Parts: sequence; C-alpha cells; structure tokens
Amino acid sequence: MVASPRKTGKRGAVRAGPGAARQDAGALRRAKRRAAILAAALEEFAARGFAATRLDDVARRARIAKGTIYLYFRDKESLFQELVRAMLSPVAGTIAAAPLRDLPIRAVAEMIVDVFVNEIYGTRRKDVIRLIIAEGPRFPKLAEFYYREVIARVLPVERGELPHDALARFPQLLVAPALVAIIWNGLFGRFAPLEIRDLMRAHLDLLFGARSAT
Amino acid sequence: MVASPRKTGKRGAVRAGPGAARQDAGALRRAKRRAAILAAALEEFAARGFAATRLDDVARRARIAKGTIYLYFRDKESLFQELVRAMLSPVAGTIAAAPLRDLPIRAVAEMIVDVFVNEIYGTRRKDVIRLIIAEGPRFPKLAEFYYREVIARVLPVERGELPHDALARFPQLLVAPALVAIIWNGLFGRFAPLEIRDLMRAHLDLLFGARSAT
Amino acid sequence: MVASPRKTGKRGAVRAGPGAARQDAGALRRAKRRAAILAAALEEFAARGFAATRLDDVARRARIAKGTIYLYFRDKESLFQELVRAMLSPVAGTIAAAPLRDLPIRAVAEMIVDVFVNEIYGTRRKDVIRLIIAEGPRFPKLAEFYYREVIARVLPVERGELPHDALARFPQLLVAPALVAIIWNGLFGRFAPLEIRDLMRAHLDLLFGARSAT
Amino acid sequence: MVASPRKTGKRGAVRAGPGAARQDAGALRRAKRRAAILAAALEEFAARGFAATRLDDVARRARIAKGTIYLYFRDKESLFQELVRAMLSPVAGTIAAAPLRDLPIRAVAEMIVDVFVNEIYGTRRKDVIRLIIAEGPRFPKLAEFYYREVIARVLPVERGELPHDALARFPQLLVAPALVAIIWNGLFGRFAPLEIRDLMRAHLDLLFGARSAT
DNA sequence: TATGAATGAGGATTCATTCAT
DNA sequence: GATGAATGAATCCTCATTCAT
Repeated sequence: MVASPRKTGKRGAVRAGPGAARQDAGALRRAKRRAAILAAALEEFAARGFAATRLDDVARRARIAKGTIYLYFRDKESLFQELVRAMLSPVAGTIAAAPLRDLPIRAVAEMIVDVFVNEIYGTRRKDVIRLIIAEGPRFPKLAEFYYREVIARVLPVERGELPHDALARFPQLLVAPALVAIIWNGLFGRFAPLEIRDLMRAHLDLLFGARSAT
Repeated sequence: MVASPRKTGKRGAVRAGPGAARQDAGALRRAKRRAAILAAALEEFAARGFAATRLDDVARRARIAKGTIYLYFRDKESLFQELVRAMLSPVAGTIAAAPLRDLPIRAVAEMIVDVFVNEIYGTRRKDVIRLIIAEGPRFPKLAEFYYREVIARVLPVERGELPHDALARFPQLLVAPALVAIIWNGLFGRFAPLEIRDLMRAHLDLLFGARSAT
Repeated sequence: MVASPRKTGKRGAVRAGPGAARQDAGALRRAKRRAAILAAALEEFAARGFAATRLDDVARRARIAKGTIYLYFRDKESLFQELVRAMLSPVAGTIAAAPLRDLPIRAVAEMIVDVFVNEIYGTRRKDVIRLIIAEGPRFPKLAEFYYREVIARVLPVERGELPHDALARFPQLLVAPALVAIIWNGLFGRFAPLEIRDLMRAHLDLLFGARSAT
Repeated sequence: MVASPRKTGKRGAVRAGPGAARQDAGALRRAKRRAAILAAALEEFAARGFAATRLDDVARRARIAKGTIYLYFRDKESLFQELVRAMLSPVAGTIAAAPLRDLPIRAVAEMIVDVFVNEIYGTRRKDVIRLIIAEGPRFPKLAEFYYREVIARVLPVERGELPHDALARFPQLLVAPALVAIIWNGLFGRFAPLEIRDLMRAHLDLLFGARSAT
C-alpha cells in the first residue's frame, strides 16, 4: 500500500486544485506505466512470439513487478491484443486521412507505398505485422480487428483511386512486395537483406513504367 | 540386425525371402507410422504454432501413444524441423527441374506462378510456409534451410530468365502476391477470401500486359 | 529494489526502520522456508536416494507447493548438493578449531572420535555421509567438495599429532570403525544394532592399550 | 523358475540321449545368457546405481534385446537382487571354509584380511559392496540377505578365534579399514588413491605390533 | 497501487514393462 | 525363445495467475 489516494472523497470532481492535480499526476503516472509495459511487451513478443514470451521477462524489461502487469491488463492474451491495437490504430488514420483525391495515379501509389515504408517498415510496427501473421490464426479477433481497423480502411482508398483494372480489383498487388520485404528480412535479413526502397521502386516501375529521376 | 533370419537356409542369398519380407514389412510399417506422426504434427502445428502445440495432441491425432513419437523423433523441435524439411524438400526440385530455357518470358513467369499456386497454395505446404514465417525468427536454422533449399534454388531460375530489369533484380516481385494470398487467406479467408488464381492473373497482366485468353 | 522505503525520510540513514524491519521479516521468512525445504529434502533423500526421491514429496513434506522449491533451488541436483554442503560445512570448522596442540595422544584421538560420534553419528549428518557414499560416484563435484571441505581439513590434524607411525601415515585408521558403524547401522541396525560408543572405546583400547576408567 | 520345460513328459528322467543333449545345449546357452545379463547389469548398476540404471543399457551391453531380460528376471529389482546374491554367495563359503583352527592369532587375522583384499577389493565385488551400502536402505531384504549370507557366516570365525577382548566383541574392527578403503577409493580414488595393502598392513601392525618381514 | 512470493496446472520427456511377430 | 516397437505412468520443471503484505 504505497501511495493510494484512498482518502480523496471526490473521485469524479472536476474542480481544479491539489486533489485534481494529484489525480492528474496519478493518471499520467498510470499512462506511463502502461506505455512501459506495452513497450516491453512489444520487445518480448516480437522476439519470441506469443506463447514463448514470459510475462516475467516483460515485467523485468518494464522494470516493474510481475503482478503489476495484472493491474493494467486482464491477462497475457489481453496484453497481446491491446499491444497490437495500440500499435496499429494510428496507422489507419494516417492513410485514410491522406489527401489523395486530385493527385495523379502514380503519385497516389507512391504515397501509399511511402506510408507503408515509413510508418510500418521503418518502425516497430513491422514486428507487429509479423506477429499478426504469426499468431493471427490463433487470435481470430485480432485478425478481424486488423482487417477492420487497418485493411478495410486502406483498401477503398486504393481501390477507388487506381484506374488500372487489375489494381482496382486487387489493391493488394500494390503493397504485396512491401509485405514480402518485411517477412523476408525477418527470416533472411541476417545473411541476405532485402532493400525495401529499391524493391518498391522497381515494383512501381514495373507497374507504371520506369521514370528518370526519383 | 532386425528380425534375424535364423531359419533361412541360404544366409547370404538373394535379398528376397521371409527375413527380407519381414524386414520390408517392418520398414513399411515404420515409414507409415512416421508419416502418420508427421501428418498429425502438421495439423497441430499449423493450427496452434510450435510452442502451443502439445505432443499429446499430436499423438492422439496419430492414434499412437505419447512415447511413440520419441521413437521417431528426438524431441518436439526435431519433429517440427523434420516436418518442414519433409514438406518443402520436394518443391525445390520441381521448380529447379522445370525446362525453362527456351520459353517466352511470360510463359516462364506463368509456369513459376503455376508451380507456386499448385504445389504450395493448393497443398498443405501453404501451412508450412505460414509456419516458417511465424516461427522462423525462433528457428534460425530452419530459416536458413528454407532459404538454402527452396529460395536459393528458385531465385536463379527467375533471375536468369527474366529480361525485365526490375524482375531480374528483384525476382521476389514475381511471387510476392502469391505469398500475400497465403497470408491473407490464413488471416481473413473466413470472411474475405482472396482468389489466388485471379489475383495472380491480374498480377501477370500488370507485369506483362493484358491478354485475351488464358 | 526490495520493499522500497519510500516513506522513510532518512534515505541513507541507519539500517533500522520499517523498511529494514520488513526486509528482515522477509529475509527471516525466506531463511525459514529454505531451511524447511532442506529439512524435508534430507528426509526424502536419506530415505530414497537421489534418483528415487520425488520433489513432489519433498514439497509435501515441507508443506509448500511444488513450484516453490524452484524459488529456492535451481533444480533437484542443486537442492541435493546444497543440502550436503549445508549439513557438512559446519563440521569441518569444529574439528579444525579444536585445541589439540598440547594434549596427550590418546586425548587427541578421543576428542576426534568424540566429535565424529557426537557431530555426525549423533545427528542427521550420518544420513548425509551415507548419501555421499551412495551418490558420490555420480556427483564427482560433491565428492570433491566433501574431500576438500571435510576430509582435507581433518586429515592434517590427525596426521600431525599422532606419533604412531601407522596412524600418521593412515589417519583413516582412527575413524574407520566409526564410519563402519554408520554403514552397519544403516543396513543392519534394525536387527543387529552396533553400539558405536562401545565400539570406539574398544577400538581406542586396541590402539593405545586398555584403560581402567573413562 | 522361469522357463519350465513344459513339453517334456519325464521330468526327473536321467536318461541321456538326443533330447537331453539338446536340453543341455539349451540350458548351457541359457546359463550363458543369464551370466551375460548379470555381467552387464553389474557394470551399469555399479556405474549409476539402481534407480539411474536403464535396462536398455543393460540389454545393449549384454548384446541382447531389452525384452529378453524379462525372460531371465522378473523385473529390474529382481535382476538387482539376484546380481548381488550371485556375486556374494561364493565369498561366504570361502571364508567359512578356511582352516583357521590351529593358526596363531595374527595369521588368522592376516588370512581374513587377505581374503577380503583379494576376494572383494581385488574384484568387481567391491562394487557390489558399494551397491549394498548405497541401496541397502531401500532394499531391506537385500541387506538381510547380505547379513545372513556373508556377515553372519564370517563373524563367528573372527569372534571365536580372536583372543583380544576388543576384537572378540567387535570383530568389525578387523575389517573396518578395508571397507573404508573401498569407499574411499570409490569417492576419492581419482585424486587421492588409498593403497589398501599398505593400509591393512599398518592396521595389523597397530593391532598386533609391528613385524620385521612381510 | 505495487510487490514478488507462492501456487499448481500443464506439458515435455524418460523408461520399466508388455506383447505381437 | 528372442525381439524391439509400443505403451503410458511417472516425474521434472515452467510459468500464468493469485494474494498477503
């Protein structure tokens, strides 16, 4: 029982003052802890997968006690799912919010590819993508969430904008190489790394024809 | 010395005879059991991943006792690795053996895609591919084996034959959509199935230009 | 960071205080548990030997859960080795510390014998000695430890003090009967007990000549 | 009685003939197998103790199949007990049969010591002694057998012949050092071997006074 | 709230014993 | 008899989860 604000009567009080301040401080502290746990969980899950990850290691990495995790997440599965959600939710917005209406086709494609490369491949999110691929079959809800929150919000953007019949019917064709790069580097990166930017440029060249400058 | 042929008069005689017969029967039985275990293991590993699979379930599915598995495989990890090897070894040969020399570019590409679709996507091997993607990071040797035995034997075929500069430099671009289809259907197949043949045809159309008939 | 003393004003202050108290309580509790496990392990190992002892039984006897043992000892082997060490370490000191310099020969011998009889035969340590004899060949490190920590520290005491040529060269001769008594009673004690004190008195009489009183 | 000759009508028949000859050949073969198993068991039990010995290893060492052991011994425990019996039964006779009546005391003692050194320490029987010490507490019947068949038959010999009061009351004192030598070398032989013959000579010198020649 | 000691269900692995051939 | 594949009970050890402090 270290610093419980048990004696504060007015829980939901809006009044600004020392009580609220302390509550805010508590909330902030709480949010930081939660973030620390999620960060640690990302490392461990990415390195070992769901089943082989020990909450003990997550706790140690987050510099908290094992039991504390259960104050922030119902259980291991919940931690995993919330991690995936927390990591992927922001991306969908980014893509959907892009002002693609009036750009030429290739520019749209390049933008989408750029977002993928920068926001996923260039961040820890690529590990989350790998996790979804790996654990998805065992977490149907997660796959559905991923589809609903990410895929389904990106697909119409591609579909609607791309005049090519093929790309319109199968927008997956646009980002497929990027996904393959993630997987490839995850498996063979150590001895046969694949340069995703070059790969994607070659891909776009194939789709739209080569260009002189970048 | 299995089933010593003590009653056989001609010791060093022809390999046929009751002893040899019994030996063959034993070997056959043994091979069948081994295959049954591998089949059961495939089901379980594919459904649950390496760590979450219980050898108990594998045994039950193979209709044998738990301990019997250990007569055929050193341990769980060994079973997993031999499963992957047994499933993938045949493919590499198939691809490398294809007579691609004198065919037109598109025909070569279509053949490669066909092999992928028929030999991997159309079989349980797609589950093995998923397993490698999922567990590869934790089984470096397996990833290396996969690269050496499958990828490295297929890459030169593509690379050497494909005149397009982009495809020559990044042969992954040819099969990337097929891989994505595997993953996609593994995750979203239940509610948003992706027709791989149509996908690949659209892909080839994008690469080489549309054609009238198939 | 055990029991962080956040409420304690004087951080670096004296070691006493609520934090220290709790820490002490924890340490005490921990030491007691450890001792309870060792005591239970002694019973079980002595009764069944290393291989046939089930940690389940050790746990039950110590009135703790199976897994708790692993909070105090790495594994079964470690528990066994630490048990032996914990039991024998004190003895060596006792013997080596005895003030033998100026006593007559027989007095020295009697003192050594007394220590053996009281500190080993008269305690659970005789079971440990039996364990070492039984399991030593399979635990070379344990045998070496025993030699180094116990035997090697006792030998010079005997050797240096005993004028008899034979006893000086083979100090084992002094305590051999005591060891035999341990083994004898372990094997035949139920139906043919051997009175170690009488045995050792007879032994000393043989070595130094009979005496009238004790 | 494992392999009763059920088909033989004339049980006690003395008639020699082809049947008997074949039976003898079978019996001989059978006896050899049994001996081979016992020899292999000795190696394994001596090296690993009862619980840690695998019948698989015994079979492999005896160059037979695992199941064959069960044609000669009821189970592992039975094999162990019969091994001990087979090894020790001969010794008792040797000692009891020695013509000790009219020899001088020291000669009797030396003879006993010699038998011990030659018949036990100098043979694999020392391993059996070690096994009894180690496993005796878990095999009460074995300890009793050992006491009855070996100890009890040797004790009166010593007791009756030795005039020394001490040795008469505690004949164990005569062979105690030899037993200690067995244990000592089993535990510390690798780095601090104990020369049993010198030890026993010193011991006899202590008991009876030094002598000039050997 | 936070801690981390304790719990005990769960799962990999071993090996004595059986039994069909 | 002899074999050795098959069995499954037994046991070590791990780790998610709980709970007293």
